[in-house]
Amino acid sequence: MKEIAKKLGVSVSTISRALKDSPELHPETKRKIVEMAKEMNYQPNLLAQSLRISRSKTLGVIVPEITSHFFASCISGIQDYANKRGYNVMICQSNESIEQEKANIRTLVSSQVDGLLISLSRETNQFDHLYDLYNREINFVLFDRVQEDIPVSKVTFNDAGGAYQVTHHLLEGNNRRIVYVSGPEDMYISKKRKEGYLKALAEYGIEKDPLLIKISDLTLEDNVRVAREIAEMVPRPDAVFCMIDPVAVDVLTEWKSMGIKIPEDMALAGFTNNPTAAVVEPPLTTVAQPGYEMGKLAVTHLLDQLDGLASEDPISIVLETTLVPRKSSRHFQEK
Amino acid sequence: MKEIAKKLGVSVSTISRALKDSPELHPETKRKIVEMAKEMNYQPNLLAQSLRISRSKTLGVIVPEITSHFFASCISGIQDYANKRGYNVMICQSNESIEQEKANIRTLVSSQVDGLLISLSRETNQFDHLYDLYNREINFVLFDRVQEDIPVSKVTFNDAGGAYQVTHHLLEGNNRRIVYVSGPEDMYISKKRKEGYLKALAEYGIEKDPLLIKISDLTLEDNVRVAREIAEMVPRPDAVFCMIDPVAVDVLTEWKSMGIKIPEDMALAGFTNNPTAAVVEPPLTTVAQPGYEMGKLAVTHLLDQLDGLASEDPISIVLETTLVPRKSSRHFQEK
DNA sequence: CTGTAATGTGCAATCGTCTGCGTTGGCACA
DNA sequence: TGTGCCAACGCAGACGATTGCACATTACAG
Repeated sequence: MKEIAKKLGVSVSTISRALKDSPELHPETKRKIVEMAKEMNYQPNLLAQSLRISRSKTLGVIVPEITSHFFASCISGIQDYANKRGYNVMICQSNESIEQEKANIRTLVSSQVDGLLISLSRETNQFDHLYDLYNREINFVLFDRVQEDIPVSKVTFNDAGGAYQVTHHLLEGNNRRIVYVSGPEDMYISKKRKEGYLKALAEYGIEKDPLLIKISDLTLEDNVRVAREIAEMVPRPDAVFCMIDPVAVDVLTEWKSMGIKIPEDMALAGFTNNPTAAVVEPPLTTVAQPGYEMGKLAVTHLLDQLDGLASEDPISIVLETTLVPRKSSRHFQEK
Repeated sequence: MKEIAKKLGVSVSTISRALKDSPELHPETKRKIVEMAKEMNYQPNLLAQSLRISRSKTLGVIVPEITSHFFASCISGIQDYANKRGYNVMICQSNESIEQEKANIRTLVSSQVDGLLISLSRETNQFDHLYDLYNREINFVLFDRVQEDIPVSKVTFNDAGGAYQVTHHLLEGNNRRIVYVSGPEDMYISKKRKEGYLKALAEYGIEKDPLLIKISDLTLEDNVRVAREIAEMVPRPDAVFCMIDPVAVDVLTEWKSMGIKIPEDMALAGFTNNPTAAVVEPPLTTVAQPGYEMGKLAVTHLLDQLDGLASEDPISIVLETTLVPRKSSRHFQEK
């Protein structure tokens, strides 16, 4: 702007007004300035603008890991809808570490983001950093991996509902002894999906059997361990429902190498509908979670809050999931 | 800072110096200020800092799509190594559109990023926007999908080498009529991988046969079309090498539904080593490209340039790929 | 020919942080 | 008492864009 001003012999204020199309400027001056600006390829310094108005038009996003297809979809939705409303997005990954999560929050806040979208790390079982944000009146929305008690808006899936659907589906296939492979117990989705699993069992008059609930730390090794333990159970279970697809894929791979046939020997189901679920052999029954949609809703609500379009009161948006029945559960026991 | 200054009855400059640990301050004053800053949970405004020093300590990244596992890995590497050196990262996706790519560049430049890491969209066949960056002396590095003529640093895979490896592997399996399924012809990787494919054929004294080079626009429909065309060729080819895994997976799925056996009827290979490649049935032979590593190298070089640790002259870093032989190519023709 | 309004521009302050230079006060020494 | 020096801190300007207010110029009415 300074350079344009010097070249045209006017003040910087005039330049600013011309580019803002202020009505109190001489049309001729305005024309010259706009022309010159284009010629010199002037691009406003967003930093300076943000500093002045104390709004950066930037949102911060924290996800456990970008390489997960589900979170990548969320990010994609967030990006698209943030851009549509003139916002930029800074993305961080916590790598499933609470310390990294805290560090991410610090840098994003320092960067003056106008709001945050957070999906909690696997490790996060203590929430001071979130309450801290809340007390400092920094806008944020939790999605997918949320903490229920914090009075902020949340976007989740009906995880219990999805787990109910898939368990119900397995029960209809005449499976009775159904294993639930859970992730770490304090994860939100571990709990919710267990709820749905148990509810479906209850409806069929099946009592909860603690032996049929397995816990994996979600690493490949632990998934394999669980797969073997299940295979060696006597009597062998009829079906297995894994909390997330990657676990189911690891189980499937291990079973295949052990010579166990799916779905003939045991039925199998996952959750999330990762791209891999469709292409493994046999294709994996799972529950679809529209990640892009989740990102879209989360960011839209956050922006509505920022722009005063939504009420201040936190809301909870619950997305429905869809059962995707595939061959891995096409297994009708005759009893 | 202003609030701290008021509470302690000193000037803002003193606060600034205390927090910068300036030696010309009374230790006692310094102690008090640091204490108070911690108590009030002071966090510096990075916008203001950036404005002052005209460096935002932020990098911009543009990838065709975040949901691709390969690009997600790159981003992950970029993130990790940028953070290690005190930089933040703003990520954009071009959605394979040149217009979106240009728009992304504009906003990132306006946001005063210190440098850019760009992987070109599928559509990008004209490069004014890149030359423009170059002329404005904005630092950027191209990775994976690059344009060769621009005098900036690039990080690529030895795409020709990888294609050579996989084609050679197929030839060793005694396949002779090998189809190459390419993406759009002006894509960098389409060309490079074709080079490697042809080189391997040449070494075996096989002449280039235009009929054996198929072009897909990489959509599911077009991949299916290509799969069918190949299946109906007379005589049927021995093997197919697809430019990227997703194409190979689509071909595989289509062939399976047509009753074609892999690798018995035809061998198949892809490129990239996507997670899906390992779990399809049969597992897909492919070429591994370490995306995380690529991101790491690209960002490290960019930061070295920015910090004056690397010479100004553009360099080209070429990463080697690794053949991942799997069952889909385990096919030894007896002729 | 003067007063007044309308029109078009410039000045200066602001956002939060940083830093060169100047100021203040205290002390030692001549 | 005067001079010089040093430690400790404040002032002011800068980064770039914006905007209320003041100012200058002109036109026009009285």
